[in-house]
Amino acid sequence: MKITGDQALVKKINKSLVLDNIRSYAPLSRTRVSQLTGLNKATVSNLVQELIDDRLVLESGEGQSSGGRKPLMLEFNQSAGYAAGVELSVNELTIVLTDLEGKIITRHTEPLPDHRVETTLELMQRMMAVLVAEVPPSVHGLIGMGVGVPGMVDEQGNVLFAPNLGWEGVPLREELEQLFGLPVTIDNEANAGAIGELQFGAGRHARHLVYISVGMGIGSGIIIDGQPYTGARGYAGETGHMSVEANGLPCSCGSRGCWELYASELAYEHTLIDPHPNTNTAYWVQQAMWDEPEAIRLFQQIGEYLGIGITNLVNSFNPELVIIGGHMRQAEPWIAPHVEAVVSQRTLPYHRQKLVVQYSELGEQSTVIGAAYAAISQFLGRVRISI
Amino acid sequence: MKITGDQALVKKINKSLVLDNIRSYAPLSRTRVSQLTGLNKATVSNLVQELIDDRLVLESGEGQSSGGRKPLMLEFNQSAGYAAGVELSVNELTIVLTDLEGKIITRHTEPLPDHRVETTLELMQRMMAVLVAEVPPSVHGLIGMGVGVPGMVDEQGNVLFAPNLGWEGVPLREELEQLFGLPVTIDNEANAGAIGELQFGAGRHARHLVYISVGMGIGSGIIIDGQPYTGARGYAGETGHMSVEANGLPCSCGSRGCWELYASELAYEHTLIDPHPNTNTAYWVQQAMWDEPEAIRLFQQIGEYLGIGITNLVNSFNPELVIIGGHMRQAEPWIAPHVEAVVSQRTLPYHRQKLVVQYSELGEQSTVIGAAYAAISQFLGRVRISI
DNA sequence: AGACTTTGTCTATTCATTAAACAAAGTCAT
DNA sequence: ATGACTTTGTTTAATGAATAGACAAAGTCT
Repeated sequence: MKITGDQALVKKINKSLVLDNIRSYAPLSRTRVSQLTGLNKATVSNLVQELIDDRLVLESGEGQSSGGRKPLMLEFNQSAGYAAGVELSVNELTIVLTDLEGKIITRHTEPLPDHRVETTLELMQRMMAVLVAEVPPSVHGLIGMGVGVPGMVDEQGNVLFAPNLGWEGVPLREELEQLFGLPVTIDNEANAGAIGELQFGAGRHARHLVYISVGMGIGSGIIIDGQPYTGARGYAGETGHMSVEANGLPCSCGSRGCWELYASELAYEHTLIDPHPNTNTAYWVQQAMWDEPEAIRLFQQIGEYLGIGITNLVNSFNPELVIIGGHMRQAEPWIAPHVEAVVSQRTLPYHRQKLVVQYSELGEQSTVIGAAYAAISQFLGRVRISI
Repeated sequence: MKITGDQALVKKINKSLVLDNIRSYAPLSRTRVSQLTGLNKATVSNLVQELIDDRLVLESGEGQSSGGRKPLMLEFNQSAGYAAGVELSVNELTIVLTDLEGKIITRHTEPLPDHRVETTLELMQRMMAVLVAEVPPSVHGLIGMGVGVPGMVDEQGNVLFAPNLGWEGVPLREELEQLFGLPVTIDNEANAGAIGELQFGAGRHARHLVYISVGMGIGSGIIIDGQPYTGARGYAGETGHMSVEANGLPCSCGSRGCWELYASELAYEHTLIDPHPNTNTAYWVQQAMWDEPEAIRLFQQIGEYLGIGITNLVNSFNPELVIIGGHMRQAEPWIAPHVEAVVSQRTLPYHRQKLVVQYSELGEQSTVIGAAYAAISQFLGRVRISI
């Protein structure tokens, strides 16, 4: 799209800047916003007045004086509207309603009968009907819908390829916008998870992070400078198919030695001496709690291979924080020491210096919350400039 | 830095937009610029007048009429100033003088006597003295200096770590700016190479590319959406230490199975059955020309491992183009088929679809030209906005 | 020769930011 | 309690960048 500079752009930039500061540092005064942003007091006053008119900001009363007139404190009005967050996974559909600060109001999960697009859309429609009825009375109502999908997504919200659903080239955003008459954002499941953890979870204080979703495969969401990073043509982070054993196990993708064969739930099938039918992390965690040597050994191997892949990602992206999420997060007590050992032995000293490996704080909710936040972020009209 | 929106920013954005269009599509009329940018004709006229006053744009005469008044054609004045591009490599120092379109005017190379910072700065000073005398008479003269360094660089132009030089924490930009009184930009050698190929080489028509510099090690420069991509804290792409054999050869970095041990000039030491003292690509290319089976086998292995690492990068960054540069580029005839075979077998179908693997067009010059372009780009004050 | 096109400039207007003045409301030492 | 000083937030006038539309200049085409 053609972007040129004009006064509307200036206002958009500054209004977004003011709102961001209020969201981050509330309660605070107009004068403080002026100091934080570098904008003139008069400018801040004008923009704040517009935000108050939009009902996105509230005056919450007077604050402490610091030797002069008492400031009028401003706060973000998190109840001005609500967002829907959807996680479409292989077996089930989860929908949450959140306020504008990503706090979950209600949550519903239902099993997916099959993977056909129509079935999925019908189920969504039924579940959304329930959700819409639950939206509390508010100025803006339901402001949008964010969806996390287990596959590759382009910038137009088309699902390019979702092998576990058997989807290929589904114009999901278009269909959902038509169906619900709402602005819709579509993200890869791992990217949504990364956004969720960045905004409300383990990554709240980080600017550069890699979120690794470890389930029946591995996906990564990458945040650089507070922004979700997607490669060319709108998606990236298919790191599960990074080869860590050049001549290792053959993978369904055509390659060999893919990371996810060794370090995800897929390892349950691939690494046991006696192939074991159970590919459920909960089962193996239970076994590990009972000190079953096979489970301990299994998680050690998974931990080590996670460490190897994490090292590779750290050398490429140099994040300050790596967050491990997905089902495998439940095995933290058994994998963590091995991940830690491998990472601290293998990463380059400069990368290691400030690197922290953590486990998802939002647990199963990272993706739905992140998906909802993508919709919120679009509604609030965030803008960034780089020089 | 605090960035707010004001009229100066608007003007900067639009002026940069106009100049970019003139550089890309010259010769063209003001009206055409207005159509291309979406800016009002009057705005374009004003900005073009300023650019003419700055001597960055010239009126090159009248063009063809299309049924009305003849247009006044505009061109970018590539001789308005000159930039210095420097490549600091392990054995030598290369300096070029380029015009504002990156065309090399003069070029000098001298061996580095040792790796001490002072020695290097002294040599630079001597070589720059020669270069300065060669700058043709022009409005802006020598507008800046860009340097490509074999190591990690932060956003302030500090060389954090350059193992092959033994440098650690050298404030190179600061020292050079003081020494020469010029704006200086510092980039990683591979990033500079990527910029060079993007602007003037094999990547001219690409927006997303990965440039792989294969010499005594591997470094990667990543371009996303036409912009050099650096990770957190200003550097990224240390992909040479990506582990592709989880339990492979031990590497000096502390890890095992690092890509560069198998796919760079380091492979000459590591993969031969009889360790061979010769680590020179030129030597092995000569051997391969004589159909020596050992050389053929060597390049086959290097090609295959290059393909494996490239696959990993493609899965993470999804570029449309991969460019192989550095000394190893000389072995293209012997490695290319193997790279191609592995990449087309291993990459995910969606990534493969539009992916092209090419070899550096600028050859040994990618880095110096890219470094010079970094200085030019800063001089021209390019701005980008994203919404 | 006259109607129509195209290019590029000029003029008046709009609008966002800003500096500075200002009013309102507080603190603090005496 | 009083008066000097501080702090907050609004008002006012000025600045300047983009823009629509008018307009002049220079061309083409029938």
